[in-house]
Amino acid sequence: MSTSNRSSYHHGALRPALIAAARALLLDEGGPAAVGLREAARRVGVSPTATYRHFKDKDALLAALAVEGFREFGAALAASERAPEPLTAMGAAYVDFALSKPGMFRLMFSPMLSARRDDAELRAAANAAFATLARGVGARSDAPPSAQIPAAAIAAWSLVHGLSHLILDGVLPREAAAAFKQAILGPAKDAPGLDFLRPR
Amino acid sequence: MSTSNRSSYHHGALRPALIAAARALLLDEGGPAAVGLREAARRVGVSPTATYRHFKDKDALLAALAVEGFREFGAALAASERAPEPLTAMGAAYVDFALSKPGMFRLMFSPMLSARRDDAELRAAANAAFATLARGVGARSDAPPSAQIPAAAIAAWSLVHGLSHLILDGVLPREAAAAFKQAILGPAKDAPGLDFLRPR
DNA sequence: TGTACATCAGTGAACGCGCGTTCACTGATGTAC
DNA sequence: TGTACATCAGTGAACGCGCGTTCACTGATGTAC
Repeated sequence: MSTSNRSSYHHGALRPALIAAARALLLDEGGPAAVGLREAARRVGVSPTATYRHFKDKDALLAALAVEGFREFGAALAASERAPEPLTAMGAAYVDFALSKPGMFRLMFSPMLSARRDDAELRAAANAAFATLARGVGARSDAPPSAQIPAAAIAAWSLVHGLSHLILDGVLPREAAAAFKQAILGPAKDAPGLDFLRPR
Repeated sequence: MSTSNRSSYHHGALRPALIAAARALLLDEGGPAAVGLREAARRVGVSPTATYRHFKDKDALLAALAVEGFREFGAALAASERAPEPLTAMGAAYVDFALSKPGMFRLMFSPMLSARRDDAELRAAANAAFATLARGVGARSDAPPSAQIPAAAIAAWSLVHGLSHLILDGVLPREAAAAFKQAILGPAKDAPGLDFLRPR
């Protein structure tokens, strides 16, 4: 009852089970702070110590989670590349991801992770996702050739990133944001236009 | 030596002293999580219990801090209203605030605070700051009359908010961001333009 | 096919830590007469 | 001007909590001969 349903001494697939449990903690409540080694172990029905067989420390578990997150994120962005309007579709996908997996989104962009630049797997997953994002901007016919990372790309990124955060943090109501998303990122029509952003 | 430099039993101005200490914790390290009642009391040289004379609980201290933050934030935004290009100046002020007071910025937009909507002082301070922000957008000669909160305003807000976060979280390097800020928010000239954001 | 033994994957108890909060208290201040 | 007393602003010890991590260990698995 208080133990898990595994019958043998050896779990068999503890690492993925721990990741899954940690992921549930991440999604249920708010953010990386809600994830704990002990709590994850408890949910799997294993002693806290067993964790260290599979992860060097807590940060390693968090990093493994983030790798999963970046892969899913990258996949979602890549899927939108095939849409008729890749850039706007990608923007919508970005915000959707953030809203549907808030904890994961927060983890992926938490400063803790950028302190972990030496983690090859993590770096690869993050870079792949960001490359797709960059491609989304570059794919536009009238985009500038390929200089550095263009200011326009940063602007687009900032826009969807900021919108995601403002909604997640409860500053902007979800509905108003959905309406905005539709107006700005949706299918043309009577969009309000964003020229005002451009210094005259 | 291990005690503070106050000589009397009564501190005299413990509340502001605690706020100042908590603020230092907020700014020194990263975010609201770094702030603790005990640690703040320790820094002031007072017993942990004394805190409860002035704050109902930890959240009340955090809220008091956020009130200060929103007032300073609002003041910074308001100051930029007098600039020749209010909107762009305000955007720059927004990002500058975030970059110079990261912990405060994070606290102000932490979900914890939006759970505290019943705090009148906090709500007033936040509303005042956001009203200035809205005014910044409305002040533009070619802005739409005054319908609801226009999508354009949300876009502008999202842009500066997202840029702030991406830099703070170490995703975008500080320099690249400064360059971007100059290009987008700076004084006209050869700005790259943001038309691409507009669905055609 | 059976046995010896190395290796692997867990356990259980304990560590020290810092936290928020409550309790009964005491020293200092200020006010009424 | 002096005294009694209420109120205020602190103290100090203790509570229970959950955490990450280390230690010496034991049960299970797999491999060599």
